[in-house]
Amino acid sequence: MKVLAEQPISENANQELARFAKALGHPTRLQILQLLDSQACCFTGDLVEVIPAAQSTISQHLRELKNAGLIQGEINPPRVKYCINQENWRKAKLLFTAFFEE
Amino acid sequence: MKVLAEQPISENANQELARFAKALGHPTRLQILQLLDSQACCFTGDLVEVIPAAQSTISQHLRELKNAGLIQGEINPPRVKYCINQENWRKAKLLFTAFFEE
DNA sequence: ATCGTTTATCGTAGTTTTACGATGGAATAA
DNA sequence: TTATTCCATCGTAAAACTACGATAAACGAT
Repeated sequence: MKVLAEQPISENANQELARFAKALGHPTRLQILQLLDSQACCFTGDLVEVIPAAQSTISQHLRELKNAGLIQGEINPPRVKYCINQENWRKAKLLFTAFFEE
Repeated sequence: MKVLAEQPISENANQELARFAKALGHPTRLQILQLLDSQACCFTGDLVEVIPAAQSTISQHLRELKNAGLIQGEINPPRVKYCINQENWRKAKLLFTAFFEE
């Protein structure tokens, strides 16, 4: 009898690490993460004031970071507050650390 | 009198980190780096045997890793031996570590 | 000089990324 | 209701990425 879950629950570690790395592969996204992590800015508008790019561009970068699982947003009308996704942040840190220490 | 090097010797840390991260942003390139770092493979041909992609594709990935400074190749006719660029590897590790610990 | 091996590069096609202005949607305030 | 604010998404254009087969370049061997 065949066992379920022939494809693992968590994707291949390399794929996951690549996904995180790709999300980190743009200076603006690094800056966003730094700002969020420092708690200096959490609302989109704050980021728009600090980062030299159009509001729509920053929103796009936020979406990519969200798709990669590195951040999460909570609605706080009429604003949206973004925060680091601590669980995945930790996971990314572990993956990068393991990668560089292998 | 103007001081030379108005643009810093080393580029902005975020730009450099983004460049490294972007290079790491593909599973095949991660695999190449792992293979090189484990010393299991050093010649392009060895990589081609292990990695499921065309020779030209792998060569392209090697070039990107080289452009990012993460690897270097030395000619060993008729082959080319690739190795981790230890200096930049260390630099990347430091940048990533600093990034995740800020 | 010719051949075979190894690897880089070219040419190409499809996909993805990046950036911007413009528009739309949600929620509060008036 | 209407206006305002905040943010996401749409539409679009340029650039970059990804992959492949085909070709070229470098070099040793014959």
